[in-house]
Amino acid sequence: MLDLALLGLLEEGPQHGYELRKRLRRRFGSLANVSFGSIYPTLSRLEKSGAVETVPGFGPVASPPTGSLTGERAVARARRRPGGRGRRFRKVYRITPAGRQLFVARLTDPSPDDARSFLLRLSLAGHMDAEDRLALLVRRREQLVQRRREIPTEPDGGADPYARSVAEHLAEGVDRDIAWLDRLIEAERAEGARAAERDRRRDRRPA
Amino acid sequence: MLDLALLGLLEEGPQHGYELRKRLRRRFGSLANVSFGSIYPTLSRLEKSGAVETVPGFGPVASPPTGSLTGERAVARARRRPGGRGRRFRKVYRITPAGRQLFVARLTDPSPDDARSFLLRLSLAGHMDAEDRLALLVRRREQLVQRRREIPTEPDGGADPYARSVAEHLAEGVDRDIAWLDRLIEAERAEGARAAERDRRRDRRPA
DNA sequence: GTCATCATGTAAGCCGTTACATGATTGC
DNA sequence: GCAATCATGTAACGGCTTACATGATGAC
Repeated sequence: MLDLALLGLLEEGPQHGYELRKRLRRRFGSLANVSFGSIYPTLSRLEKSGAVETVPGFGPVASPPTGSLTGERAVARARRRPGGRGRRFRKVYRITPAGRQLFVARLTDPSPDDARSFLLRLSLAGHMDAEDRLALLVRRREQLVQRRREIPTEPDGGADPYARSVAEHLAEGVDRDIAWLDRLIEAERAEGARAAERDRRRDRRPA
Repeated sequence: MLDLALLGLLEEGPQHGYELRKRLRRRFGSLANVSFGSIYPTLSRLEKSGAVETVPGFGPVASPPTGSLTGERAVARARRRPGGRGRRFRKVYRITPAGRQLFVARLTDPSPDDARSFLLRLSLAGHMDAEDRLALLVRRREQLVQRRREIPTEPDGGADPYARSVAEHLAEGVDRDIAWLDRLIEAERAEGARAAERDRRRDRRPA
C-alpha cells in the first residue's frame, strides 16, 4: 500500500523521505497519511529489492515536473553552495526500471483490496492501461455489491435505533459508492469507444 | 475495538467464542468481521483482566433475550443430555460487573477514533448516558470537519482526473457523514429537551 | 545561542490476519 | 464411515503506530 504510493510519487521525480511524506499527505490526504516510522523502512526495503536507488551525491532534488516551491528552494540553496561540505544529509531516491515494472504490477494486481487501497490505486490509475483500469473498477464494484448484501438489515438486535441508524448509513454509503463506480465505468467505456472510433476512422484496427 | 464489540454482545447474555464470532458478523457486519485468531486471544485477555469469566460447568448457553434459534437448540440439546460426559467442549463466557464498568468506560472514552470504531461505538450507544452519546457525536463531527479541510482540492497533481475524482468523492462522503451526524445530534438534543420537559411537568428538577 | 524545522533511523507495541494443529459432534 | 461444521487454540507474520535517539540547518 505504502510502497505503491511512494512509487507513484517517485514516478514524478526523485525525492527524499522527509519530502515524500509531505507530498503523500498533500496528494492522497487520509489515504496515505503515514508516519516516518513507516516511510523510512519502506524506502529501505524498496531499495534492497531494487525498485528504487539512491541518487549518487545526494545533493538537492532534481527539479520536479510540477515545479514546487520546495524543489525551487532546494535548487536555489544548492546554487548558493555549489559543492563540498555543508550539504544537507538527505537520501534522495529515484525509481528504477524494475521499480516501474513493480509499480504497474502492484497497480494492476487483481487481488481484492479494502476501501483505502482501492482509492489509492484509482488515484494512480492514470499509470494503468485502459483495460486494467476498467478491470479494477469492475472488480471493486462486484466486491461492493457483495458487501452490500452482507449489511445487516433488521438482524437479531435490529430493534436498537442506534445500530439500525448505523446499518442504514453504511448501506447508503455503499450504494453511493456503487453508483459512483457505475459512472466511472460508464466513462471508461465511453472513452474506450471513442478511442476505437478514432482508430477505425484512420483505417487502423487495433489488436 | 474487538473487546468493545465482545463486551457489547456479552451484555446480552453469556456466549462462547465460536458463537460470538457469528453474532459479531450478523450484528455489526463489516465493523467487526474478525477471525478466530483474534477472538480467542481477546477473550482470554478479557478473562485475565477480570472483565469476563467462564461460566462454571460450561454447559449450554443461557437462553439469550432475543430468543435465537441457536440458543433454543443449545438448551434443547442440554435437556436431552442432562449431565455427565458427552457434553460439547465449549467455553462459555459471561460479563462481570468489572467488565460492565470497563465496557461503559471504553464506550465513553473521549480519545478520537477512526470511522470503524466510531460506528461500532455508535451502534452500542444505547448503553451510554444521553450526555456521553451527545458528546460522542459532537466529537466525531468536529473530527470530520477537520478532515474535510485536509482533503486535497486542486493539489500539485490536481490535474490528474482520477486523483481528482477520488478526492471529490471522498469530500462528498465526508460531507454526507457530517450531515448525518447533524441529524443525529439534532435528534439527541430534541430527545433531551423532551426528557427535560417531562421532568418539569412532574415538578421534579433533575441535577 | 537557542528554538523550530529538517532529516534519518531503530525498537517496541498494537491489532489484526492467515496458516496450522487438534479434536468433538452431527447429518447422511 | 465420512464430510461438514462446530469448537478452541497457537505461531508467524503484516503493516502500521508511538516513542526514542541523533544530529544538521536556518531564522532570529
